[in-house]
Amino acid sequence: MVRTPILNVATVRRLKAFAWATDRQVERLLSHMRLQYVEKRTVLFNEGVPSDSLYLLVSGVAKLSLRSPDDERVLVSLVAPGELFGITSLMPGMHRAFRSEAFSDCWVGAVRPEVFVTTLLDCPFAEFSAMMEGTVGRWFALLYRYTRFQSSSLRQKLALALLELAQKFGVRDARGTLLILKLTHEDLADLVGASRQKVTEHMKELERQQVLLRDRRRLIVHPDRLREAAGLPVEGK
Amino acid sequence: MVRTPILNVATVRRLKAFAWATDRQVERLLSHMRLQYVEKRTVLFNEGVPSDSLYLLVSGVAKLSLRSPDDERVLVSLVAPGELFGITSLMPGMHRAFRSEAFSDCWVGAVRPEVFVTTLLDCPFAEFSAMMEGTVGRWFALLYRYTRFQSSSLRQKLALALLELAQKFGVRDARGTLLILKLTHEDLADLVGASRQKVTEHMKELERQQVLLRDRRRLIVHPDRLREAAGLPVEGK
DNA sequence: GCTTTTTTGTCACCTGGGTGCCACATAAAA
DNA sequence: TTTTATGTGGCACCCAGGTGACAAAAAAGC
Repeated sequence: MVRTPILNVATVRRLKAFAWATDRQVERLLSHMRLQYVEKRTVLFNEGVPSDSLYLLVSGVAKLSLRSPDDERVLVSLVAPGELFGITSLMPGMHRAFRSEAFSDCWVGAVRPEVFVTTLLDCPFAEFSAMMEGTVGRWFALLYRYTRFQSSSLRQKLALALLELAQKFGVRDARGTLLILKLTHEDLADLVGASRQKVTEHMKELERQQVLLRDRRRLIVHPDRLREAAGLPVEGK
Repeated sequence: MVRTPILNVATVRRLKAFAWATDRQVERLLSHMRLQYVEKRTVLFNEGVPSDSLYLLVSGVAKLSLRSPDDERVLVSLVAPGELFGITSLMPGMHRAFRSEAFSDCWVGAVRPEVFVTTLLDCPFAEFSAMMEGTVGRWFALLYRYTRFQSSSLRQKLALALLELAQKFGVRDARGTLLILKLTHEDLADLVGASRQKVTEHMKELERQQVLLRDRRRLIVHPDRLREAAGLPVEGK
């Protein structure tokens, strides 16, 4: 049988979690934390679902992964005891970016993000949350793109990069989304980590397929067709 | 000549920056922001240097990049007007993760991170900062690893992954750093986005080169030798 | 306009790493 | 112990994408 671990201030200190918090804060936090046993291979949460809890790994190893465009599992990271995970819950309305499952049998503590923030920081959750989104939100988007890059073909990487650019620098236009940037193929190559030549080839091919067109040195992309041409999931799954 | 833009609440709203903040907060923040003109190709900060400012891109396009193990520039991201960048400054003592330079001529606003936090959040900077580090700090490390993966050979990716694991799951041992995890080659392959077979080959090779050894199904790595064998910069640059 | 520099388009050729396959080890289950 | 699953090692073959080279086309200077 499995022995339930004792979760008190001393344990937390040993795990080196919340090192910056006072004993009284940690105590208060723990009183709101529900401890649960998660058996190896059990999924704690899936990517895409709303995130309502923040987790502390007490013992064992957890794993974060995602499913790539061509349906392969990418192992994003292994979580060590003492680490917090599921932090999308700290940003308002954000969905889980990764799937989390137990890599070995685990003990996990769960708290509501509001409790976490108000206990350790004495500041309204809504404000903190908005601040997080405004500052690190985009870093998250980057991480998201890079993890997707793993196990994508050059064509897919290009598509992902162009879609991101369209979102950031695009303006609606009769013919599609116009990028208000002058990008050379070399810039794109640096962005996706490929050679200039291959980028040229793929760009030409995409133009032939009508998923993008060029007005002098400005690109006009057609997001939906681009997604389709690269075999990426279409908006809204 | 270059016309200095007017930076007031209306401008900020148009840029959709700090959407969550009140007019009075934005005003206060702006009074502490120094606006500067940055000419195309000028480096604003370099990776590795201490980070003491937070930036708001007012106009133009900025670029974040890093230098890969084999000395190539990886373009990590392009920053659009209205975006904040240089957020390593929000975490205590953290150095710049990327180089930032002007991709086109830019107007950039700079604030001290303490001012930013205390103005927009009414909470001591030190506490906020510690909180950030404890929560999103590791996400940053992940982003760091993934950006490095771009333009690394499989060998280097493996080395990077093993080094990260050693840091997270390693305990000192007479023979090196022992990973307290049972990892199969397939797990490693998923982690670096490679095939199981090639991982096996490289692991064998690394064992031959004495940079790692195996005690049953547990790995013992020698971080320094591993870095060297993979041609990665050695600790402390 | 004309000249110089930068970008684009297309080759032919090479190589790292993917795929499939099979034998052997090691663990777990019976 | 034997059986059955799971992990490791090694090989032959193939392909996406890297490299180098060069000409055509656009931009940028003048």
